[in-house]
Amino acid sequence: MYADVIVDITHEKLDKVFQYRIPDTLKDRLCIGSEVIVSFGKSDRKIRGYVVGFSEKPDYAPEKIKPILEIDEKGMAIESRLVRLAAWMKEAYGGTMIQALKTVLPIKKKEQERTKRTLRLCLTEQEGKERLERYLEKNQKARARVLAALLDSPEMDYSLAVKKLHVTASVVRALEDQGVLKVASEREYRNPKIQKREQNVPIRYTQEQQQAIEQFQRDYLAGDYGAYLIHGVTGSGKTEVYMEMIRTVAAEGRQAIVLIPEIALTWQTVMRFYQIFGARVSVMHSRMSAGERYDQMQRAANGELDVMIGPRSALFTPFPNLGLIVIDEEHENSYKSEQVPRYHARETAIARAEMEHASVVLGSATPSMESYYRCQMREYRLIELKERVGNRPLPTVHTTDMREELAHGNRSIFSDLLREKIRDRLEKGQQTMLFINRRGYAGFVSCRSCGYVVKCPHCDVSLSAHRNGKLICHYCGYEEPMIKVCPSCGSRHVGGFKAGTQQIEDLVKREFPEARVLRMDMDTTKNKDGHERILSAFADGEADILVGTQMIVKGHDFPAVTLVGVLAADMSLYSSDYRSGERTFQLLVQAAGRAGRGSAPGEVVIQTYDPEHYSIKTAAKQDYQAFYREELEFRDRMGYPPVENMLAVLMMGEDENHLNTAAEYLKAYAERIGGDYLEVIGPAVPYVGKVSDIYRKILYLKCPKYGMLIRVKNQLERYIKVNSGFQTLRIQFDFNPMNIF
DNA sequence: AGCACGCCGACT
DNA sequence: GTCGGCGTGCTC
Repeated sequence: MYADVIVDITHEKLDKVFQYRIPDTLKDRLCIGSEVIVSFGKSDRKIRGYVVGFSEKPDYAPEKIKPILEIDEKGMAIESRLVRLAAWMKEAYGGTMIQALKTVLPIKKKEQERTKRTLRLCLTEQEGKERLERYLEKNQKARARVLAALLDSPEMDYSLAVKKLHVTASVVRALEDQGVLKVASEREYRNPKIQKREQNVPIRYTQEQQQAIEQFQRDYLAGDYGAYLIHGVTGSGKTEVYMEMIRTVAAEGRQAIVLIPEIALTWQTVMRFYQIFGARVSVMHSRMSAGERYDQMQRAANGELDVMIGPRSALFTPFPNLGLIVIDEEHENSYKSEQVPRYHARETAIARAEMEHASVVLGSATPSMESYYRCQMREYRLIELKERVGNRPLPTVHTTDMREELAHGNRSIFSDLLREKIRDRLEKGQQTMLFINRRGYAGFVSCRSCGYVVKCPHCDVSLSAHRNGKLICHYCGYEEPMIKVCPSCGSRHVGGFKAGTQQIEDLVKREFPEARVLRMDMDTTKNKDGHERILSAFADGEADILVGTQMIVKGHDFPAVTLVGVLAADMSLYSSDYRSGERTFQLLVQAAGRAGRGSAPGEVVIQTYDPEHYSIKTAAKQDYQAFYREELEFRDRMGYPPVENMLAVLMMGEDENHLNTAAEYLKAYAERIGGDYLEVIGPAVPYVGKVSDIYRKILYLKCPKYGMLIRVKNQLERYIKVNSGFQTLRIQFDFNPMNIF
């Protein structure tokens, strides 16, 4: 029996497991996640490592295998669980153990210092020049290069300098010994200020809220932990329910993690938590430095906190006794990591909760297909909140058919109805939001007369127009020439839909010259706080109309908004992946939820070329169940998740021909091991086929059983490892991908 | 990363 | 020959 130990996660070179013998004295105490001290290298220096697994047979010359020296029991309890979670993630999502550990463990201070190292000259200019001369005389070229560069600029980034000057660490060390330079590692400390404003406003819960809270408490206090999905319409008071649940957990001396999508992390939300939990709450933010994050993680580990709020990465907060993980807006894309391991926070949260005997609560007004499906399968417990707090009515939704508008001779981007309603709002002094749906826009081609969209005959997703004048499918690689007339009605009004926020803003200004217009998109929110500034300007009534992309439909309440216009609702409908229908429904329902948050009732106008599409019809009725039934029927028919499971294998390499043959080999191998249950699609060229001269190919594997797909992944990983042909390629796995490649 | 090893030019 | 600089390769 040998222990697989990881010794250092900061260096790629050590990105592998080392086997160590297990002394009898440690046999019983050693488990996955144990922090151990081992001797390493020829000089037997003592270093720390983590046990990540066990193996029966040695993979290395047995006489060379050293024993584990001791177990470090301090802090083990917390970190060992995280290491175990990392092991689960590596298995479930692929990649190396190091990559998994890096995402799970907080970066230690020491290591963090190292990454921020700078070289600083310790000599005066005079001394330096003399020293440089001497180096040149003695032909010490490497030292001369470093010194010359330092004389030019006395402070340089360590790793940058080493790379640019072509020197190794030994040169720098020698220079440091001679007192020529100093390796400085600076770190600034900033403690996020905490406002404590404890005020106990008695909250009145609706009957539904009360029931949800009681169900959770009953289960939790009985030691019955599990996953819950709260499906609550906008304004049904999900946050209050979360807080009451967290209170229950905190009263038992256990801690809670609250995950929020980055964009929804507003000051308002955070304040609500501060008001109840005071200084025992901490917030993580992507703008925080690594040091700040580390400090907050330390506070959590030391028992100074009850609640951690933050984006995806907050899931790995090292709480000593985790009791609950809340995932708000669980359908959001940002819960899926875009880096290896490409984990989904929802699945990973459930895995962690299971390991630590905690519960998970997912919440959304528009649950993901996955979560609702899991409820139907009785894996999650469903809690429904159907009524809004204060019994506020849902907004009225109108749908306008843009094909008819064109037939009437209305060629503008506004339907007659929307134009009329905007005018009405301007007269009444109420606000309007215009939402341009550009999510997942991938160059689909449609007919403006009849709404026909060109789709792949094999995959039932839209084809994308490419620069080479062809229409191609990003799943299977099918292609056909670009159309000139509509195959359905023969109209010549075919083409890609192109409209930026800038153009829309101009059109709005031309149509309504008296209106004050604000625009919010990538351009206007580029600088720091741009996002927040525009939103608060609009909230203060500094504009009548806010034009923007999907970022305007999240967070923030605007009580004076009584009209929401959705331009091009179809845009996301025809992005070329299987989640387009779901995404469209979610966006439309959320956009509609922006209208009528104040006392005046709200109205919504959805403009579309396809009013009969179920995503649009069900969104207009705000009928989640109806949408779910239709969408599930489609997923089932086509074998897409959540009914079946999909694994994307992304292959990248510099040599296109080599990449292509490798992709074919991998496909053949997958087909061989997969048998009848595995469907292999592709290889296809992804939407972005080349990134900085690295070519990309993608293979999709479909299989009803998730577990089998993981086994296939493991076999592929092994196959890739032993066949030298894959050595020059980078290959990543993505289970049930959120974004199309 | 950190350490030993071995190659190679420079100097006694 | 020997010494020291500097790149290389290995670490269970």
